[in-house]
Amino acid sequence: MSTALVWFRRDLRLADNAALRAAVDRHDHVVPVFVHAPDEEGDWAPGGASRWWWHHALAALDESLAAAGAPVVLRRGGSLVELRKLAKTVKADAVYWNRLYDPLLVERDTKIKAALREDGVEAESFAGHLLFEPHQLKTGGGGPYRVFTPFWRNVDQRLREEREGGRAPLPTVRAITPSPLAPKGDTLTSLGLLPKLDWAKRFPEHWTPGEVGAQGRLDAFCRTAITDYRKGRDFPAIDATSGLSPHLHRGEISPLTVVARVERLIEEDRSAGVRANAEWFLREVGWREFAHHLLFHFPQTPTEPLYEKFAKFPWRRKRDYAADLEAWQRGRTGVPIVDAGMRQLWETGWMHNRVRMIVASFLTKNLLIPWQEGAAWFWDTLVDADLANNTLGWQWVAGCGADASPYFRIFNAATQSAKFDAEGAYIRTFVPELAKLDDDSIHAPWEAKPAALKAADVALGRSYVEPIADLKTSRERALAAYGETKD
DNA sequence: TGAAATGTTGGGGCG
DNA sequence: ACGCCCCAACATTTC
Repeated sequence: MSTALVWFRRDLRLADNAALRAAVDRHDHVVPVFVHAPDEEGDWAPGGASRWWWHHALAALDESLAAAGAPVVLRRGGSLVELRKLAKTVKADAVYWNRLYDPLLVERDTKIKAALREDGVEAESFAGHLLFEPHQLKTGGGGPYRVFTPFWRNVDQRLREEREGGRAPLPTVRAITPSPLAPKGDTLTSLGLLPKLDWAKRFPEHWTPGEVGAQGRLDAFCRTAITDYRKGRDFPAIDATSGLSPHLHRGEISPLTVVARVERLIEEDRSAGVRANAEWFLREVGWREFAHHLLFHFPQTPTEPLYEKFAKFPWRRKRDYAADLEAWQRGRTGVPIVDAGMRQLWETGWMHNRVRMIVASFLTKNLLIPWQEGAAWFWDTLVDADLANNTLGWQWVAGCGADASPYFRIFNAATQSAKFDAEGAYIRTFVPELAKLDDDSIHAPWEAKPAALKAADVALGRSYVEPIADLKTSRERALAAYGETKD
């Protein structure tokens, strides 16, 4: 009789799970295990909002695994120590897991694989967190891609080829034979993932962590929102995005499953409208892929700009920007679209992508605060915080990363607001003190006529703050700063 | 997956 | 009828 451990990490699913599949197919007994070892991720241990999600996602995973026959054994401590202990307890012959690509985890997993093999335990890792392994995709010159469009052309092409070759998501594991030796694990509560203050109490109105929730999101998105994706995704008051990012981060659904489902949709409904929208959505899955490949090839980028010339960029100093940073974090900048975004983040653990770009441009360019500060705040407050995506996104906005927004591309937050939230519906939702302002005044209340402010019960400096930066002069300051960096 | 400045064009008002 | 100016609307350039 043989036994395998399946070490769950960011692959909290029973569908299209290569490691779990292999364990069930090759061994008599299977013991699922999850080790909570935040120290092993260094500065990038899950933040507050993310831990809330982890708690509920692990509860959901346990429920699904138990229904299939073998509940998950939860442990906290060092991954290798706990895996070794458990392997001994259940007399495991093998440990299987699905690979991750964050620099510290690659290093850790390599050591663990070697150590387990020294113990005489079979250790094997599988692919599944990405569409392709990072080393599989190279430019004509043999190096990693730094530009999205050629990267995506390659990915898109290979997806087609492999699909014709029969590549498809693996079937869901429905029955797992448990080990009679499987111990009881730690309790979920003892992992201490939930926030002490009940800051996340409204998150459940917005999210259903776990594989069932992920599949539900994908289904709902494919039934309705995707038909308006390409245009609708830019408007924060419209519910046109998939909402899959926090699920994808933890592997509650695999990217291949998402791609296969959307490709099926394109085939079933051959109308040009569906195709254009669906293909645009697939590009966004491509950006996720791009971000992960970049992080693998450039492991220093979570803290360092990809392009070295930005190392000496003249950011303001912490003691000078500390108050502005806090105003930004709390949604009290006096720029309505920025404050709406930052408050949506705080209240729901998520922010619409268009608004992420606006608040990030405001922080890095109008306030000249280092992008790493923004990345750190997002890390702690986003339920979809993901090292690869977060790093790419911030370096993109700051102008120092791969395929970045050029340094002179500075969003005018008020113009963006008027363009993408014309009726102010998004602002009114998250900045209620401005709700009564008319559509013309709500994007830049500092320019509104006194009568308009009065009619809406808005008193600048009292009921709503004056803007902490002048959009015109701060833009000029940023242009001058970036000019210094140029070559 | 910008914004602002600058350049060009063409219709209409007007003397 | 004609030239002149204004200025929106659009296009191009620059940051």
